[in-house]
Amino acid sequence: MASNAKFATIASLAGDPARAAMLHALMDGRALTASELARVAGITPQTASGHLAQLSEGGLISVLKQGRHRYHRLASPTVADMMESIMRVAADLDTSKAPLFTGPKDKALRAGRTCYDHLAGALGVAIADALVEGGHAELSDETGIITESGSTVLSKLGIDVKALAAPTAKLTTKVFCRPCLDWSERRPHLAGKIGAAICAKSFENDWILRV
Amino acid sequence: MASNAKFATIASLAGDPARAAMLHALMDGRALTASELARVAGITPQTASGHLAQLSEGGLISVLKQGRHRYHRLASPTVADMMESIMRVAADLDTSKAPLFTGPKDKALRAGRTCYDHLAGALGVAIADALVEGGHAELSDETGIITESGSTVLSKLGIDVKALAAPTAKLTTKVFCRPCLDWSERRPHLAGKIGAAICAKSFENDWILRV
DNA sequence: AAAATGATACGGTGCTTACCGAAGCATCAT
DNA sequence: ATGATGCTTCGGTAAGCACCGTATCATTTT
Repeated sequence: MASNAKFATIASLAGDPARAAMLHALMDGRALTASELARVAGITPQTASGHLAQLSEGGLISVLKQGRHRYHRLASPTVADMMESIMRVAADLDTSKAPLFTGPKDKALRAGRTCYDHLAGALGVAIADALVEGGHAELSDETGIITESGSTVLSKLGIDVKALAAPTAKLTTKVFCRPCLDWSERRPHLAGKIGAAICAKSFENDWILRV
Repeated sequence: MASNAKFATIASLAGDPARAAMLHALMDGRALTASELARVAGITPQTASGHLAQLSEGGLISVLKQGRHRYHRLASPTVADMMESIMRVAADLDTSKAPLFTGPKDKALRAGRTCYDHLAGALGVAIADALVEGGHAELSDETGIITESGSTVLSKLGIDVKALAAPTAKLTTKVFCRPCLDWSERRPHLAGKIGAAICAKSFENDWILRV
């Protein structure tokens, strides 16, 4: 079984503390330079360079060289999804064991953050809740849809819900969205194309700002 | 950030080839003994014992001692989900690079297998396709629902769709299901509670058999 | 009781790999 | 050009860890 080797390689790449820190930093979907990543990982640039080469070789990140900088980003949403699911397992464990200390930094992360391409944390959950409350969306543990009224509301924000769903579904009254179980709030929020669109619009209109 | 350390630990546990093979073997949801797992990993029992202790300590598997045997199984669906998402990344990569040799064993795995608690592979995809074809389900890349007619069809098989959805949704006409992008077929199939229920019924009625 | 089986604990070996210092290449500024 | 900045390559060190052989513990069988 050749795929097993690939599996181990991927997991192993994510398993090193330094590389994990880098990937973690890239989770918000931005592209960072090698030195920035070295700093967040707490290692020297030359060590970071080696790690980044491995991650790139392993296909977890993609590199864009621009001038004397090299911008690194997660290779695909699939990778971000993988990271999320590992984080979920990790969160499962330390809540069941230790009551998990929350520093001020963690608190800020809990309040609001981006999860690769969509909004997460308390903010993301609140938006999801509001949509459900107003009958604009229906969510379950496993999946969800945007209702007709939700489609109208979102179109006022400049998000063409039906266009986002077009390539796959021939449905006109319902549009699917993907809920993403938040690792800190442990409640679902909006991910997938819809979630990404909402996030993109929010940045576009300066409703939210990166810190 | 303490959660980062946990993350690295988890990923690292899955990153060793021997442990990866064991986890892989446990993906179908069964509980295996230490020696069986040693065999599939191609290592001696004493080495396997060490690995299993680590996996258990790390919370990825749970152990049930029964007589002189020790049965090991994945700790939770969350862990299975994580495994799947890593496999998805791994599959993404080697299809884009090498055309991936498929031995006879791989072929059998592609035809049909269980993915922790639901049916996957070509079989799982075919079932999903059939349900969509008959208007019993609607799937997109991100999510899906069981229609009213699908609910009727499944109830004839002894699956109470609405009961499965009850705890979370107050919807009576629609029941959500979770699609799971298959790593070999690269097409969605039915996972979540519905998928698990179909799988369970299939075993119960001897429509399918483990090999 | 004694032998056999499944699983774990211990000690030692060897490979792998993260890490940093120093040096080498690019690119940009002056 | 010259210096500065960002990043990578090379060499050597040190630590971690998978692996197995042997021994021990627990449970079942004869």
